[in-house]
Parts: sequence; structure tokens; C-alpha cells
Amino acid sequence: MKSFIKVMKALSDPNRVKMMKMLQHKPLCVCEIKEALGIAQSTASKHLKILEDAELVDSFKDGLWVNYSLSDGSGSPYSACMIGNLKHWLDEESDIKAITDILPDIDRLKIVSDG
Amino acid sequence: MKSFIKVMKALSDPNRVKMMKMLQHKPLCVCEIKEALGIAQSTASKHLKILEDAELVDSFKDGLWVNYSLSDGSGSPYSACMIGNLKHWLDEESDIKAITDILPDIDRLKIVSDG
DNA sequence: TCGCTATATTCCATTTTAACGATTTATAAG
DNA sequence: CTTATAAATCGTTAAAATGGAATATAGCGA
Repeated sequence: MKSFIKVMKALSDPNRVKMMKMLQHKPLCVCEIKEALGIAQSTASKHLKILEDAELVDSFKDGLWVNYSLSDGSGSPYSACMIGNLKHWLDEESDIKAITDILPDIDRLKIVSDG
Repeated sequence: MKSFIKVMKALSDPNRVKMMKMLQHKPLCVCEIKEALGIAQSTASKHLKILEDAELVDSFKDGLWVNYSLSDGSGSPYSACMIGNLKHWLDEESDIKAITDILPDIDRLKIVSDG
């Protein structure tokens, strides 16, 4: 029950769902995600931790950067199901389109720390 | 996005998930559900409303009683998916087993209003 | 009409969640 | 060792969710 609830809770927040949709395109670091969503770095980091706890995303360090990517779903049947379904869900939503449209323009090397 | 979030939020609460599992066995009225879960009537009613708003359950009146049943999923692809998956998910959880075990013993005609 | 009862709604207290700024931690480079 | 930078954590605040008691609503039967 706990792990099921964790997955549902993780996907109950619009910003976290947007993160999942962004990560379908490519792995991203925290600063790219906060930039695309227009939220504070600490907020983005916390959301990603919640997604990671629910086994919906994985993270791996690359020097200073931490890259987040979609999990392969091996963690739990609940996360596996939701990761799979989210690949075809919500693509037509304007919120999602707006973000995936600007995603190619976001470059981690061009992001200033305080903005 | 709104309807997806609604489904996820609805399934983020243990009591509501338990209600979904109970309704897999048979339609139930509010008093049967509150009795099985050991919660206040107002709490049960509110949870059921949330599930109904998410198109996860349907309700139909039968005199004084309101019977709640699993939705057929025609309301949204998100609810349809979750209703379907929940039929085979969580059956081995002890919380769920405990409730479905006592379910046959619960009879709406034997429930006292204030208890 | 007048109770009686199942459900819905309202009100209030408590807990949880989400957000931000500030600080800390970890790593790379000079 | 010092500086710079990305990410995580901490502290605080505001909003939302949760739960129960009390009240209102709806339908049945005398």
C-alpha cells in the first residue's frame, strides 16, 4: 500500500507531472528543470526527490551536475505502469506542449545560478 | 491535466484506496463503508465525493440509501486505467485483506446511526 | 404533517504540502 | 587552500487536505 500511495502522491502535483513529461525527451539536471518550469532550485530539487522516492525517476551524478532520468520501472509495478502510460498521456495538454516546446532551447551551460 | 491530477489525488489517500478495493466486491452504501473503515460518516461521505469527482465511482440512490459502485471507466482514460489495475493490485496487502475479510459481515440494516 | 434515518454539508482544529530564500554540502578548477 | 557552482537541506509561511462533531437535507412511513 505504502509504495502505491507514494506513486499516486508523487503524481498528484502538476509540476511533478510536468517533470515526468520533460524527462521523456531526455535526462535533465535540476537547473534545466527549474528553468523550464520557472520555479526555485530548492523547489525543483525537492520535487525530484519525491519522484525518486516513488521510483519514478533515477539520478546519476556527472561532476557538479546531477542528471535525472525516467526510471525503467523495475522498482515497482505501480511506477512501471504510470511511467508507461504517461508516455502517451497528456501530450495534447497545452501546459505540457508549452514546456516541451521550450525544452530544446534550454542549455544548462547558459543558466545563471541566481535566476 | 486537471482530470489526471484529480485521479491521482483521489488515489493518494489510504482510506480512498481501501474504498475502491471494497467496491470491487460489491456496491456499498456510505454507512457500510464508514463501518468497515472505522471512520466518521461525514469523513466517508467526503471521501466518496472525491472518488466520484475523479470518475472512479458512481452513485445511485435507493430510497434513503446511496449505493456507491466502481465506475465503468467511461469517464476518463485515467480513471479507466486505475480502476482496471486496482483489480489486481494490492490484493495481498494486509490492510486490504483485513477489510475484505470483514466485509461479508457488514449489513447496512444492522448498523446503528451513531456508531 | 411529523418523526425517523441515511447522506450531505458546514464548521473548526490539526496535519500535510508546496513554495521560497538562505545555508550547507559536494565537486571542480585555479 | 580558496573560489565558484550545482544540488540538497533547513527554516518559515501560506495553502490545501484530513477528520470529526454538529447541522442540514432528503426520502420513507405512520
